[in-house]
Amino acid sequence: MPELPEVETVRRIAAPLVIGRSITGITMNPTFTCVLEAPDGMDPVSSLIGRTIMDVERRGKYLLFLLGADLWMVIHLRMTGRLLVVDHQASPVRFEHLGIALDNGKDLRFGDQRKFGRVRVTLPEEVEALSFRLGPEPFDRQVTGRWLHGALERRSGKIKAVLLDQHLLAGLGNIYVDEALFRARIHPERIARNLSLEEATRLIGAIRHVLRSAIANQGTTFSSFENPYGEAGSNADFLRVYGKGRGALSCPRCGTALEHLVVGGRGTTFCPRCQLLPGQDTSSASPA
DNA sequence: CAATCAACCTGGGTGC
DNA sequence: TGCACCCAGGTTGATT
Repeated sequence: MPELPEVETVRRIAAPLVIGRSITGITMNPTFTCVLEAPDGMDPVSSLIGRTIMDVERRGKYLLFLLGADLWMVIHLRMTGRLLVVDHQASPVRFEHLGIALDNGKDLRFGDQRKFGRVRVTLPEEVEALSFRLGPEPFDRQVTGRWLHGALERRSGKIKAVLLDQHLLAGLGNIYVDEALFRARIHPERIARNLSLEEATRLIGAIRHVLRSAIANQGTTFSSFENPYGEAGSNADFLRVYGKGRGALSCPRCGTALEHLVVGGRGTTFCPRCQLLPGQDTSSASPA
């Protein structure tokens, strides 16, 4: 599931391969006609042809290709999208929807098993609006424990659901929310506004830690994620709770059996001992 | 305004 | 071995 670290991995690898290259052709798989979008009245294919890729940026889980002063291409991988860089002669990648031929004999290929991903050719004001409605990047200087504590003040939902809301903070998904809450020892069903300043500070530190580690490991490949070379990321080997709550696996910190819940409509794994809910009996939480 | 939840998809896994 | 489910989740949009 591409979250911030996976999208950043794609950006870092793709950028040097495509920046400065011009788009010479577009191929679309007729089976998947809905993937390439543009504003009303704009033809996405003719808008792309001849454009030079000036930069590749990331905002939250969105990849932003700058195509001159007045045009962008925005890609969202959603759950199973992949963006690969291959030779122009290479056969279609698995579930290929779209191919973008470049003037150096390489192609950018977009593939998506589940048709949720999107490629949108768009105008600068639309990209500004997109960025405006997203929360800040977790690594922004303004994002401190005090900032998070203030941002959570008006939120009465569960902390896990609030962290999945891209309007609050951009880039977190199910994997890294579970990992960060575990690291910060905060129960996923805690009411957001009840977190103390100390807890919010711990949480933002944990978020940054899990994201930084995952980027260093080139992302988590749980099922389908691949970088633009078609390689898996290694971060799945370092996950401490995500995906481990259904097999009677134990907490890597205290050995208690991990538990599985649905929070915010998403599968959630946590340690019931390390991540206590206030009001729960804490007398059994003696050191392991 | 904020919270909740269904809908969108389909390969892979499970249970019988 | 076959088959009918069920599950995974990022985002949007409807509803409360």
